[in-house]
Amino acid sequence: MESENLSQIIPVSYYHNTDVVWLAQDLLGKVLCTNILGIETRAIIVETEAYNGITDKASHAYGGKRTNRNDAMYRPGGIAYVYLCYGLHHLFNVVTSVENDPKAVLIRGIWPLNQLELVLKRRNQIKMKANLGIGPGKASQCLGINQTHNGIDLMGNHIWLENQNLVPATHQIVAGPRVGVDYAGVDALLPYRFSWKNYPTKF
DNA sequence: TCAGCGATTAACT
DNA sequence: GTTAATCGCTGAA
Repeated sequence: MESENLSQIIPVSYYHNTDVVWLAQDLLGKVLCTNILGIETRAIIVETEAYNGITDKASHAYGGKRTNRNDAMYRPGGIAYVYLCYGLHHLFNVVTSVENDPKAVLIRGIWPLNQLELVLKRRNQIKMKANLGIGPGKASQCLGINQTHNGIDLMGNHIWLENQNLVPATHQIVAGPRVGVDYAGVDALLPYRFSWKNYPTKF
Protein backbone atom coordinates (compact mmCIF):
# COMPACT_ATOMS: atom_id res chain seq x y z
CA MET A 1 0.00 0.00 0.00
CA GLU A 2 1.06 3.55 -0.68
CA SER A 3 -0.76 4.79 2.37
CA GLU A 4 2.51 6.34 3.54
CA ASN A 5 2.24 8.80 0.70
CA LEU A 6 -0.01 11.29 2.41
CA SER A 7 0.33 14.02 -0.17
CA GLN A 8 -0.24 13.43 -3.81
CA ILE A 9 -0.34 15.92 -6.62
CA ILE A 10 -3.78 16.23 -8.15
CA PRO A 11 -3.67 14.95 -11.76
CA VAL A 12 -4.70 17.07 -14.71
CA SER A 13 -7.66 14.78 -15.41
CA TYR A 14 -9.27 16.01 -12.18
CA TYR A 15 -9.62 19.50 -13.64
CA HIS A 16 -11.23 18.28 -16.85
CA ASN A 17 -14.47 17.51 -15.00
CA THR A 18 -17.19 19.63 -16.59
CA ASP A 19 -19.19 19.95 -13.36
CA VAL A 20 -17.55 23.07 -11.96
CA VAL A 21 -20.02 23.34 -9.09
CA TRP A 22 -19.10 19.87 -7.89
CA LEU A 23 -15.43 20.69 -8.27
CA ALA A 24 -15.79 23.89 -6.27
CA GLN A 25 -17.14 21.85 -3.40
CA ASP A 26 -14.60 19.08 -3.83
CA LEU A 27 -11.70 21.53 -3.75
CA LEU A 28 -12.46 22.29 -0.08
CA GLY A 29 -9.70 20.62 1.91
CA LYS A 30 -7.35 20.30 -1.06
CA VAL A 31 -3.93 21.86 -0.57
CA LEU A 32 -2.83 24.74 -2.75
CA CYS A 33 0.94 24.90 -3.12
CA THR A 34 3.21 27.52 -4.61
CA ASN A 35 6.92 27.66 -5.20
CA ILE A 36 7.99 31.29 -5.30
CA LEU A 37 11.70 31.93 -5.65
CA GLY A 38 12.39 28.40 -4.47
CA ILE A 39 10.26 28.54 -1.33
CA GLU A 40 7.26 26.24 -1.14
CA THR A 41 4.13 27.51 0.57
CA ARG A 42 1.16 25.26 1.29
CA ALA A 43 -2.37 26.14 2.33
CA ILE A 44 -5.69 24.33 2.67
CA ILE A 45 -8.53 25.61 0.56
CA VAL A 46 -11.45 26.54 2.81
CA GLU A 47 -13.66 28.68 0.60
CA THR A 48 -14.42 28.60 -3.13
CA GLU A 49 -16.82 29.90 -5.74
CA ALA A 50 -17.85 28.30 -9.00
CA TYR A 51 -18.11 30.30 -12.22
CA ASN A 52 -20.24 28.21 -14.45
CA GLY A 53 -19.42 28.93 -18.06
CA ILE A 54 -21.00 31.15 -20.68
CA THR A 55 -24.51 31.06 -19.19
CA ASP A 56 -23.33 32.43 -15.85
CA LYS A 57 -23.90 36.17 -15.76
CA ALA A 58 -21.39 36.57 -12.95
CA SER A 59 -18.61 35.04 -15.02
CA HIS A 60 -16.15 36.98 -17.10
CA ALA A 61 -16.98 34.54 -19.87
CA TYR A 62 -20.73 35.21 -19.81
CA GLY A 63 -22.25 35.04 -23.27
CA GLY A 64 -19.17 33.41 -24.70
CA LYS A 65 -17.24 36.63 -24.54
CA ARG A 66 -13.55 35.99 -25.03
CA THR A 67 -11.07 38.75 -24.40
CA ASN A 68 -7.39 39.03 -23.80
CA ARG A 69 -8.01 38.97 -20.06
CA ASN A 70 -10.21 35.90 -19.80
CA ASP A 71 -8.47 33.86 -22.49
CA ALA A 72 -7.14 31.39 -19.92
CA MET A 73 -10.69 30.35 -19.00
CA TYR A 74 -11.25 28.99 -22.50
CA ARG A 75 -8.26 26.73 -22.41
CA PRO A 76 -8.38 23.14 -21.13
CA GLY A 77 -8.76 22.80 -17.34
CA GLY A 78 -5.73 22.53 -15.12
CA ILE A 79 -4.27 26.00 -15.46
CA ALA A 80 -4.44 29.18 -13.41
CA TYR A 81 -6.55 32.22 -14.24
CA VAL A 82 -5.24 35.19 -12.30
CA TYR A 83 -6.47 38.70 -12.81
CA LEU A 84 -6.31 42.03 -11.10
CA CYS A 85 -9.39 43.35 -9.32
CA TYR A 86 -9.91 46.91 -8.09
CA GLY A 87 -6.47 47.66 -9.34
CA LEU A 88 -4.80 45.99 -6.41
CA HIS A 89 -5.98 42.46 -5.72
CA HIS A 90 -4.81 39.41 -7.59
CA LEU A 91 -7.62 36.89 -7.75
CA PHE A 92 -6.65 33.28 -8.32
CA ASN A 93 -8.93 30.87 -10.16
CA VAL A 94 -8.53 27.23 -11.08
CA VAL A 95 -9.59 26.78 -14.70
CA THR A 96 -11.69 23.64 -15.14
CA SER A 97 -13.53 21.65 -17.77
CA VAL A 98 -12.37 21.25 -21.36
CA GLU A 99 -11.21 23.59 -24.09
CA ASN A 100 -13.76 26.27 -25.07
CA ASP A 101 -15.89 25.57 -22.00
CA PRO A 102 -14.88 28.53 -19.82
CA LYS A 103 -15.50 27.40 -16.27
CA ALA A 104 -13.39 28.25 -13.26
CA VAL A 105 -13.30 28.04 -9.49
CA LEU A 106 -12.32 31.15 -7.59
CA ILE A 107 -10.27 30.41 -4.48
CA ARG A 108 -11.84 32.68 -1.87
CA GLY A 109 -10.18 31.50 1.30
CA ILE A 110 -7.21 29.45 2.52
CA TRP A 111 -5.49 28.49 5.74
CA PRO A 112 -1.68 28.46 5.55
CA LEU A 113 0.08 25.26 6.60
CA ASN A 114 3.72 26.27 6.53
CA GLN A 115 6.08 29.22 6.03
CA LEU A 116 3.94 31.26 8.41
CA GLU A 117 6.53 33.99 8.79
CA LEU A 118 6.75 34.45 5.05
CA VAL A 119 2.96 34.41 4.71
CA LEU A 120 2.61 37.07 7.40
CA LYS A 121 5.25 39.18 5.69
CA ARG A 122 3.44 38.91 2.35
CA ARG A 123 0.27 40.06 4.05
CA ASN A 124 1.98 42.85 5.98
CA GLN A 125 0.75 41.35 9.21
CA ILE A 126 2.57 40.73 12.48
CA LYS A 127 0.32 38.21 14.19
CA MET A 128 -1.55 35.18 13.00
CA LYS A 129 -5.28 35.80 12.72
CA ALA A 130 -8.18 33.53 11.88
CA ASN A 131 -9.07 35.55 8.78
CA LEU A 132 -5.51 35.88 7.49
CA GLY A 133 -6.33 34.04 4.29
CA ILE A 134 -10.10 34.57 4.10
CA GLY A 135 -10.97 36.62 1.03
CA PRO A 136 -9.89 36.02 -2.55
CA GLY A 137 -7.37 38.84 -2.60
CA LYS A 138 -5.88 37.73 0.70
CA ALA A 139 -5.68 34.08 -0.30
CA SER A 140 -3.58 34.93 -3.35
CA GLN A 141 -1.43 37.31 -1.37
CA CYS A 142 -0.66 34.70 1.29
CA LEU A 143 0.69 32.36 -1.35
CA GLY A 144 2.57 34.97 -3.36
CA ILE A 145 0.35 34.55 -6.41
CA ASN A 146 0.31 37.45 -8.85
CA GLN A 147 -0.55 38.21 -12.42
CA THR A 148 2.60 36.62 -13.77
CA HIS A 149 0.97 33.30 -12.89
CA ASN A 150 -1.97 33.84 -15.22
CA GLY A 151 -2.32 30.88 -17.57
CA ILE A 152 0.35 28.70 -16.02
CA ASP A 153 0.00 24.95 -15.81
CA LEU A 154 -1.12 23.54 -12.46
CA MET A 155 1.06 20.52 -13.15
CA GLY A 156 4.12 22.77 -13.25
CA ASN A 157 6.73 23.91 -10.77
CA HIS A 158 5.16 27.16 -9.58
CA ILE A 159 1.59 26.37 -8.57
CA TRP A 160 -0.03 22.99 -8.04
CA LEU A 161 -2.64 21.30 -5.87
CA GLU A 162 -2.20 18.31 -3.61
CA ASN A 163 -4.57 15.90 -1.98
CA GLN A 164 -3.57 15.37 1.63
CA ASN A 165 -6.76 13.55 2.50
CA LEU A 166 -8.16 16.46 4.42
CA VAL A 167 -11.86 16.31 3.80
CA PRO A 168 -14.58 18.35 5.47
CA ALA A 169 -17.45 16.42 6.99
CA THR A 170 -20.64 16.84 4.99
CA HIS A 171 -22.25 18.92 7.71
CA GLN A 172 -19.25 21.28 7.71
CA ILE A 173 -19.78 22.28 4.09
CA VAL A 174 -21.88 25.40 3.71
CA ALA A 175 -23.23 26.39 0.33
CA GLY A 176 -24.53 29.87 -0.25
CA PRO A 177 -24.93 32.66 -2.77
CA ARG A 178 -21.88 34.30 -4.18
CA VAL A 179 -20.83 37.69 -3.00
CA GLY A 180 -20.12 40.88 -4.85
CA VAL A 181 -22.09 39.77 -7.86
CA ASP A 182 -25.42 41.50 -7.33
CA TYR A 183 -25.29 42.75 -10.88
CA ALA A 184 -25.64 39.16 -12.08
CA GLY A 185 -29.40 39.09 -11.44
CA VAL A 186 -30.86 35.70 -10.67
CA ASP A 187 -27.48 34.08 -11.20
CA ALA A 188 -26.26 35.94 -8.13
CA LEU A 189 -28.62 33.83 -6.04
CA LEU A 190 -27.26 30.48 -7.13
CA PRO A 191 -25.53 28.58 -4.32
CA TYR A 192 -22.16 28.46 -6.05
CA ARG A 193 -20.18 29.52 -3.02
CA PHE A 194 -18.81 26.85 -0.73
CA SER A 195 -17.05 27.20 2.56
CA TRP A 196 -15.66 24.80 5.12
CA LYS A 197 -16.96 25.70 8.55
CA ASN A 198 -14.75 24.99 11.55
CA TYR A 199 -11.89 23.76 9.44
CA PRO A 200 -8.88 22.50 11.42
CA THR A 201 -6.15 25.03 12.15
CA LYS A 202 -3.68 22.70 13.86
CA PHE A 203 -1.90 19.83 12.18
C1' DT B 1 -8.52 57.34 -27.31
C1' DC B 2 -10.87 57.40 -22.83
C1' DA B 3 -14.53 57.27 -19.07
C1' DG B 4 -16.49 54.10 -16.01
C1' DC B 5 -16.12 50.29 -13.26
C1' DG B 6 -15.04 45.87 -10.60
C1' DA B 7 -15.33 38.02 -8.51
C1' DT B 8 -11.95 43.75 -2.67
C1' DT B 9 -9.59 45.16 1.49
C1' DA B 10 -8.39 47.87 5.41
C1' DA B 11 -8.93 51.65 8.09
C1' DC B 12 -11.90 54.56 9.60
C1' DT B 13 -16.27 56.23 12.78
C1' DG C 1 -21.57 50.77 8.91
C1' DT C 2 -18.98 53.71 5.72
C1' DT C 3 -15.39 54.88 2.55
C1' DA C 4 -10.90 55.62 0.21
C1' DA C 5 -7.42 53.36 -2.36
C1' DT C 6 -6.14 52.23 -7.08
C1' DC C 7 -5.48 50.47 -12.15
C1' DG C 8 -6.21 47.22 -15.95
C1' DC C 9 -9.99 45.86 -18.69
C1' DT C 10 -13.95 46.81 -21.49
C1' DG C 11 -16.79 48.92 -24.73
C1' DA C 12 -18.22 52.93 -26.93
C1' DA C 13 -16.68 56.93 -29.72
